[in-house]
Amino acid sequence: MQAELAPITAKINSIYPLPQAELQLLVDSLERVTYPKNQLIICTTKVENHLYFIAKGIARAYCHGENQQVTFWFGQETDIILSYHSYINQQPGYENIELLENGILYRISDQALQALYQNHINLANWGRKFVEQELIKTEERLINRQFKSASERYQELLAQSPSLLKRVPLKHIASYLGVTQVTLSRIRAER
Amino acid sequence: MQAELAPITAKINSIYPLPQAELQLLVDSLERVTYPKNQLIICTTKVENHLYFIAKGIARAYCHGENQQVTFWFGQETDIILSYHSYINQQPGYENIELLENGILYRISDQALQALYQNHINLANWGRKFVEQELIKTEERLINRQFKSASERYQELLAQSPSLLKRVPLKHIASYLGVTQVTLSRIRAER
DNA sequence: GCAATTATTTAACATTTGTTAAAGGATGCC
DNA sequence: GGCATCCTTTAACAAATGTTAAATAATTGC
Repeated sequence: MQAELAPITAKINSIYPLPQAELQLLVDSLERVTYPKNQLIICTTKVENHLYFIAKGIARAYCHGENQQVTFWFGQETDIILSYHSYINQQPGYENIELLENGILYRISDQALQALYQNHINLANWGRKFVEQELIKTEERLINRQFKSASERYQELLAQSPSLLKRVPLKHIASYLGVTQVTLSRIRAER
Repeated sequence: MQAELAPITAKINSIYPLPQAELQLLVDSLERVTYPKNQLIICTTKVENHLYFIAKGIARAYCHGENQQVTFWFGQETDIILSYHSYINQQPGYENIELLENGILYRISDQALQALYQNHINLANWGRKFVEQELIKTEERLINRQFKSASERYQELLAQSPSLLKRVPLKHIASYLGVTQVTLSRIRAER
């Protein structure tokens, strides 16, 4: 279904423009899969060996603590789902990634992806560029935790990703912002 | 001075093993530079166009807020100094990186590095792998801020990088851990 | 070696955030 | 449509951390 893939290929090219041939290699390796809401895409108990593009749906990554879950990532349409820890170390990771809505995903196996990286320099550089962008985003969030109050972080998220607030339960948003749900409720009650 | 470079080449290979020829290309591109303590290696006002390996010394990356500095990274021997934001976006970044001791660095210009990435697939994959590892470390720190108390984070840092505590003023450590210096003093006074 | 600066600790108090519990809303399932 | 479940808010109190300021300790520059 080409229409579904168009936003994803556009996203791929926006990360790092690929020659048509190499873009095609990547796209041809994609397999369409659908999962219901609440499906665990990646879990801590096994090595995950796919990278997923989200064509439709919303996902969250979280860790399990003693008596809490920490949500540290959200992905929406055209975002990439990847358990870095599991994928990079080839060991079961610390994170779970679940769908919060019924989803349509396109995936490529780690084996196929690695083969592309090993044999096509533009794809290798695409992979590098993708991770670089993820790193910047993560670093900015880490820094923001220190610079900005929980209230400011909420207002920013609201401004940057209003759709997220509409699609995701507030308890996950609270965790993502690094506060408890009670604190988030207080923030939302301000003014 | 080959002895100085040995730990750095070992580190390079530990990130992603490189064929001798490509390792040599990278090493041959390195230029030895020395800077005194307190030298700003990377600053927010200009685009930085080098990647540095630390042969000797210790560095910290920080951002400027209204009335505070936030330290978010430390690098020691064999670590790589890179302003992701500046380097990736080719715009002045948000971070300053300074030496906390007199330092010996080996650097490669961004131009040369990009040329290596464009022409040598193993170097492109090396660059990808390096960023992946940085991403995992950053992600873990973000998650730990939520899972663990300031005291636990301090104890962990003490266990993982005892040398850091000896070489770096506590005010920077406090900032790195995400607390004020007063709080860190309290933590250290426990027991 | 001394003065000046910088780093660290301590104290008192203010503020923020967490914890627990309960109540009210919303949603989904049959 | 109604029951059960989950989500969200609110309240009261506890704990952690921030703020300000002062005292001490360590370091640096001359």
